[in-house]
Amino acid sequence: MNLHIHNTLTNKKDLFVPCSSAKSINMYVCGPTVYSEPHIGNARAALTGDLFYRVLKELFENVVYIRNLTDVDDKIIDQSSKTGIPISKLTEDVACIYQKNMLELNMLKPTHEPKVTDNINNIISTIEKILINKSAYISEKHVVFDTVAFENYGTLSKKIANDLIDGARIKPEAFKRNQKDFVLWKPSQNDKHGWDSPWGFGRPGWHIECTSMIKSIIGNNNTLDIHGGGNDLIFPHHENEIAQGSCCSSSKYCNYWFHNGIVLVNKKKMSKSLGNVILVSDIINRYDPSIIRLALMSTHYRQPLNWTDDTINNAKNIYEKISRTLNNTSQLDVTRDDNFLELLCDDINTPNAIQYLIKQAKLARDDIKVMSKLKYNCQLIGIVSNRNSIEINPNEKQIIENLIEKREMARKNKDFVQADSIRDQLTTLSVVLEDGPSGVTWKIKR
RNA sequence: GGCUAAGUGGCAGAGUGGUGAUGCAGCGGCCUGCAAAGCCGUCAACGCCGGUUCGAUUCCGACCUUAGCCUCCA
Repeated sequence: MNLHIHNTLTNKKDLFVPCSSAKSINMYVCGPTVYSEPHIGNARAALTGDLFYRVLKELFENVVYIRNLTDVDDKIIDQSSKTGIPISKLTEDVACIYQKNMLELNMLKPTHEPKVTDNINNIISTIEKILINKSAYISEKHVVFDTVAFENYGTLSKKIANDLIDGARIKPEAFKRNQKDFVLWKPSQNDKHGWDSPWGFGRPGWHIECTSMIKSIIGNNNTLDIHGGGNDLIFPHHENEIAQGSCCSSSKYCNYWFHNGIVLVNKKKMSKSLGNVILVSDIINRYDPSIIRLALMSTHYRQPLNWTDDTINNAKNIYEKISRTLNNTSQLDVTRDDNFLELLCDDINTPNAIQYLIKQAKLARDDIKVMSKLKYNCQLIGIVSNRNSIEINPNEKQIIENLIEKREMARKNKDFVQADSIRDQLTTLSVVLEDGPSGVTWKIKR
């Protein structure tokens, strides 16, 4: 089976061919800068990477998936000085929440989760390679990448050098030869955090860490198969990565680039200034992780996703249908379903995949073979059925069951007035009843 | 201003050169003491204007609108 990826480099859907003929492939997805709690935008980016990883694992024997944590950045310094929380505590706390949130959302653990602070030496040696290659210069204690030295600058973002200069709303910085040049290493004041380097006490610029961590894991002269991230990273971040990565190594930097669309809230980009940021930790308390995954998958990853109440309610209904079908199938063996996998191999077309699952859920009710495929498919995209997993304390459970028993008595006696009144009472406790042919079943519906 | 996406029924959202998915909501029915769930049926859309074509929502061009990027951002 062939995987097609919409490649930002070529701007079309390309057949994925691994760069080595071996069965091993590698993928890097830009993780978060750990300065504030993860929001659903972070979750969407991680989910896109997660889905690629899950599909790749179906197709290749050995998939190396790298998702970094950026714990050195000016935003972190700002946040630390604003809140008074020391940098190391801030980054450790946020990184910890991020990892916890991602696990809760049923994201597979990446093969590597490198941190910038663990890679300062690698970063310094990458910068040295770029300097040796004469693709960077030193100016006022900064090491600056010389974009003129890299003739392919702008190929990813399809930006022409002149456009960038025209749109110069960037405040000019005297130490740069060209304003589109970017910093690889910058000086730190002694009181700020930094590291000793051949260019003095300082810290890495924004873009170099990804390149350096990738190269340290896959090998400096190897090509990355796939690189992903949010589409707001295309320029300048990924453009700059390509420039650096091409000038510190003899090989092509990366073959396939995918970019997920951003999450909009009320049709606006989430931002702190608009106050419309939705944190993962908030929604995870209110909805089953599978529902959140389905909500994020309801739109194809490349499209912008407008997050509304309907988005999550829709996902809730779909999940309800599927998990109801899969109820009591914990003993059932799973069967791989190539038809489903094929939909995902078409550039991770999750809306089509979800449509397929809904249809399959209907058919599965009276076909055990279809059921075992459905189960496989749900596991594949990380939708687990854990109906009735909502914790109820034993007292509450006893009360509910007593009421149900009382109602059953009333029904047997054809006292429907009382039966209905008890049902109303249960409704206020969020209990939903279903009078099936084999008796009453109930569940908590939040 | 430049660049990149996108505009589909009440809402959300795929897809396609020729009977326009799917889910929610609505409507009708079966089932039920009544519900719930399930099942069956049903209503309803392709921004605007040209062009290509036997035929376009699908291809091409202009226009309008929206979002994002060009400055930190997943």
